[in-house]
Amino acid sequence: MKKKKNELLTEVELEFMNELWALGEGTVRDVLGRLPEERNLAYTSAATILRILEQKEFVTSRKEGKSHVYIPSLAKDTYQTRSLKDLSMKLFDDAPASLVARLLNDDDLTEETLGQIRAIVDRRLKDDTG
Amino acid sequence: MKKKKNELLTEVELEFMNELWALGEGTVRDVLGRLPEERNLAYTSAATILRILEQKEFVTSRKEGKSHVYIPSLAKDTYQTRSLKDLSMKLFDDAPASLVARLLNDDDLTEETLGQIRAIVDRRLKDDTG
DNA sequence: TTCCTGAAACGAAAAGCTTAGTATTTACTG
DNA sequence: CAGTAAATACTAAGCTTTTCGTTTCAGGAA
Repeated sequence: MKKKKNELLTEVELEFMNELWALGEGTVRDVLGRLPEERNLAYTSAATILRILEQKEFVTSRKEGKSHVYIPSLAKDTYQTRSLKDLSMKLFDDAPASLVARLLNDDDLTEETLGQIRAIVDRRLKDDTG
Repeated sequence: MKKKKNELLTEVELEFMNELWALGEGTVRDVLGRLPEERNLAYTSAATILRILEQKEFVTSRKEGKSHVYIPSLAKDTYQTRSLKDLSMKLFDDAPASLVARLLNDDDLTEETLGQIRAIVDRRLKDDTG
């Protein structure tokens, strides 16, 4: 067992991974094209970020024509789980239930969202015992 | 409306806020004393972090004897909500239900935790409609 | 081949985070 | 009021992250 390396994305890395997850895969230009107008990021900056993501092994790439096509090597699902675990640990005393409690306390939640959440919980309980 | 300033704590800031939230309030030495043995952080480093937290207005302080006593000016609850909103936005397409879904997918969850979560959801629904 | 274009690689500046050494201040003690 | 122990303030070094300019490279056009 070695050291536990930091497996969390930085702010900008996450921004880029989100686009890649949405695209499935893409070139620098593809990703850049999906960022909001006002983001105004230089092409070279975007290229650097993708290169870093590759270096950190969050994506892989293949050459296609003269461009690189970047592919997430980490599923969004997996990363979601990882992030939740991290947040739960650091801010909720490792108690997922209290995380849910906090989430549900939010007054902005719609009826619909609440309903969905209950359905999800019900389904999970059913699967588990059935 | 100005720019939306970054209201999130850094890694170390959160570490310290957690101790302050647990303590209610405390001096540099109090906080330092709660960190795990192996953390081995210099007194001056701890003092710097608390000073930064004060500067960023996450805590206030009052003088007591020759020490400063630091007091969170942000409730843990509030920060939990803020963090969840941030995570939900950045990683769950602003859909809290999908965050819950992902959380419940985690195989490590115990029966007990699941039960607690359902209870929380039930209670919230009852309060809302009752 | 030579030139041009679009892309990647490299390097490095700018900004923010973490850590800690040194200097200064403060409050008590005799 | 000088001495001292403990706390704060100041400063800066060393990282990491974010950004982008410059250079290099590969492929197609003239």
